[in-house]
Amino acid sequence: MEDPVDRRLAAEVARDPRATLSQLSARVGLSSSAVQARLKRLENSGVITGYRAVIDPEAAGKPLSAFIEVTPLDPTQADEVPGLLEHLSAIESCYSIAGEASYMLFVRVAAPRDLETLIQSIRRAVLANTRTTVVLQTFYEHRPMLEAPETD
Amino acid sequence: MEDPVDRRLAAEVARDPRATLSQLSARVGLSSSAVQARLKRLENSGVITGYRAVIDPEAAGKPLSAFIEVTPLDPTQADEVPGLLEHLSAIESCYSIAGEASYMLFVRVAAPRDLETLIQSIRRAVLANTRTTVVLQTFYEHRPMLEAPETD
DNA sequence: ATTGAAATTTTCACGAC
DNA sequence: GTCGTGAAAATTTCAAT
Repeated sequence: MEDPVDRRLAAEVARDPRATLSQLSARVGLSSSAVQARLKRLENSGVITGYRAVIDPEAAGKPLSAFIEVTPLDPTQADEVPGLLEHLSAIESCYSIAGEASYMLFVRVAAPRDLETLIQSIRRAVLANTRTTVVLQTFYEHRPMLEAPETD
Repeated sequence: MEDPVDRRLAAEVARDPRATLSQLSARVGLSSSAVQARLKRLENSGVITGYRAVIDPEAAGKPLSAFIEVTPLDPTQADEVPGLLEHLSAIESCYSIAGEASYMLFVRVAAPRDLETLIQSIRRAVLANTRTTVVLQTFYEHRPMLEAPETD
């Protein structure tokens, strides 16, 4: 994505994916059709991988979030961890990391008891040690990756 | 959000926020107007806090991500940390946490050198110790919080 | 990339439950 | 208060340039 118009368009859509083509076309200075074609290109080429509404975790009944570091006891099994955990819907994100632990998970649950249950599920699924860090407060999340364009 | 229709609608919108009212109305079994009214209510009541397009980090020129734990040297300053760091656009999320460190940041940068620069910016802005955990691979991210409705 | 016309969707006022 | 209907306005789509 070297084209500056594509970057601008991606930034606009990242912040406001529900904007109409007309609105986007006004913001990037192209016709609706041109915007439509570029958007489709960005989607098909994998630059835009999806769209999400951001839901308030409390309203969704998941007020408790945490980071869980996972270290498999058997290094042989290490590569399969993400697949083995994928079915646990409380897991929002899964990364492999450099450091003492092998994986970092970000999870959301309803209550402390569900966190315990989740950790047990994880340890059972992958035979691993875990280290959990509970989130006390979320100050900001999901901030857009692309720079905000200047408000001309 | 106790109403099951609202939960269903929120789940649908969370997964596909660009769906038309007509499409949503078909999925939840209400008229477009009813869906429109419920959506507005979900937005105004803070259940839906925003919309995002998910951009491929590599395409956006930010292939390197990391977790940064921040521990202010001066506990007095601790409450102001999120505000003091908010201007750093590389920071995607900021949480206060239970554990040794006070805050957990999730950041995205273009290259190792930018990570170093960012850490310096953070330490200068808040006078804190930092502990950085580099992400080696992202297996999944941003998975929707709300259960997928059954495909009837 | 733009234009313009047809098809679809959104919006909104009104009535029914 | 919530939901459905219908007509006007806005938007999307697509072929032609």
